[in-house]
Amino acid sequence: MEVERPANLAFGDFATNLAMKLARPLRKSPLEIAETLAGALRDGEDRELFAAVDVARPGFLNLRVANSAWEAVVADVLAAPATWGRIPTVNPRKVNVEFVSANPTGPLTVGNARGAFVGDLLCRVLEAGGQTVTREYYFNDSGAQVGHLGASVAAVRDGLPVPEDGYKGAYVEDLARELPDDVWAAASAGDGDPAEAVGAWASHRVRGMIEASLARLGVNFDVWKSEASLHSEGWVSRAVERLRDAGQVYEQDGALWFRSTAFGDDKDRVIYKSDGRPTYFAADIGYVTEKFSRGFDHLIYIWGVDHHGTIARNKNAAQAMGYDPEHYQVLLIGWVRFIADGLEVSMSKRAGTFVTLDDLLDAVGTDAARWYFASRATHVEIDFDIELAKKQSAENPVYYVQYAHARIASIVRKAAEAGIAPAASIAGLLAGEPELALARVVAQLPEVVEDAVRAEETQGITSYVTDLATQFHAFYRDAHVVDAAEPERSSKRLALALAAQTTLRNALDLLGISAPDSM
RNA sequence: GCGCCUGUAGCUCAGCGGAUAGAGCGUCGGCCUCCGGAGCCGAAGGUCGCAGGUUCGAAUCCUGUCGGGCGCGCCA
Repeated sequence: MEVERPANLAFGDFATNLAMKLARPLRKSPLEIAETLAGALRDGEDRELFAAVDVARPGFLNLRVANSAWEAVVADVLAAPATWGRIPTVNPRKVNVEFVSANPTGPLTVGNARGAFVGDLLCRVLEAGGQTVTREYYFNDSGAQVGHLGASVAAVRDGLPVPEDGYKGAYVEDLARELPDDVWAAASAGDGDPAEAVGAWASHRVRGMIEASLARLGVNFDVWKSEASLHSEGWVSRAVERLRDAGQVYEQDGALWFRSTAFGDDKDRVIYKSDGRPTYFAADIGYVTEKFSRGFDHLIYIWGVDHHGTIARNKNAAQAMGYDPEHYQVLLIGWVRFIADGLEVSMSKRAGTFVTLDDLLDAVGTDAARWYFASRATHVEIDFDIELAKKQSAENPVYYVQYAHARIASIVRKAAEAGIAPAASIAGLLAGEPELALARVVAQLPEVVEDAVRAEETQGITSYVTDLATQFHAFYRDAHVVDAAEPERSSKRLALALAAQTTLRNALDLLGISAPDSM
């Protein structure tokens, strides 16, 4: 059975289908059951919470909340604005969320942007639900890709063409120019390939650029984990031993395999190749043991859909190593097709054809970009028309919401000038229709947050906050707040406006979006 | 071929078992002597890809089918 908010307010504030669900087991008509339930509520100890309890065909039980109950909620908001919207912790777990994790071989692209926003949004929502969250970035600064980057930078420095398998973006030229002479001299002097030393310098440099871009988004990672450390600190070999102890590895053709098929995978997976070198998967399983050793109850990975084929082997390995596979969770983010001039823009760092995350922020702004990704389901693919986004950024719904917030701030200023202070209680105010409509929406925030936490999605928050802004604008139109002739009513309306402002601010904060006092 | 995701208004997307299917943008028409017009009011626009099924009730669940995307390496 469910309690829900009916699409049509005429049916009430809440509705339940309980009677219809009970009809079959009780072998009674839904209407009959609903009447019984309605009677119990009308005479129950909480009866003063309801203004009306009605029964509707084919068996809905509709509840209308008493104005005094809404007024009490508004008073609660004003009494503790900072915590309004936080919900009781249902699942007090310690969660590790790994996202972005782009290797430091070039600046973050708009392709990485969605992962950055979605990951941060998820963390914020989990935190609102009382969970302890660690934001983690996994990178490899010692592999073949970094070697290619070093070779590319070294080639440019030497005035030679970039190698076939190198990186061709303009940033490579910047790196070659910025490469310090002493680093370059030391790299060239050795017997070996200068690419490695140059690559180490370059990837460190690139990582700094990445951190700066992420900071600009308001995304700050708690832990930066290098793939090399998983090997050097023995996590990979320990993981392999756990699998070996469980009897789930074997050697074949000179390689070491994980028996993933024993857990339903299509095929077994190689951990160590026949040349003795580890696969990417080897590092993955080492990382799982490393993460759980830090005391996390739950691991979340945010990956692009193109990695979905690797979920099974990792989950299976976690299970084989003795962890609960339910605590190894992958959230897939849908493909983003970036369109410019009607054509898809390729996002190749190698070819140097990509749009950077910084370009995106320059074009549309952080708040608009956050809103854009927050308002879409994470797993669906989306088309992002860059030209359209630029054109529409000025009309982005986020500004509509921020405008409502700024407008309230302006009213608050006006009220202060007129010597009106907000009332602690708004008793009686909701007899007015515009006031009641606003209060009803304000009171909804905790439910919206709870839904977001449960769904691990944020679209509900963006649509709620849009609705709240609309309700405020209607209130603004119909109920003049600052009125020297009606000081008592003014201070109550001001209190309600403040509650709406707090609600807007807290909801926007949940999305990492600013709530300006003027625009 | 197999697996996963997806198809809702002109465009971009919400809704994912309930009572007349929503928003933004776009289009058309109104509203500034009055707390910020980045606003408000109204109109046009949809057989929710298609066909079956389950249910008191389906855009929502199941099956099939058509279209789109992604993945099926001892790559990362």
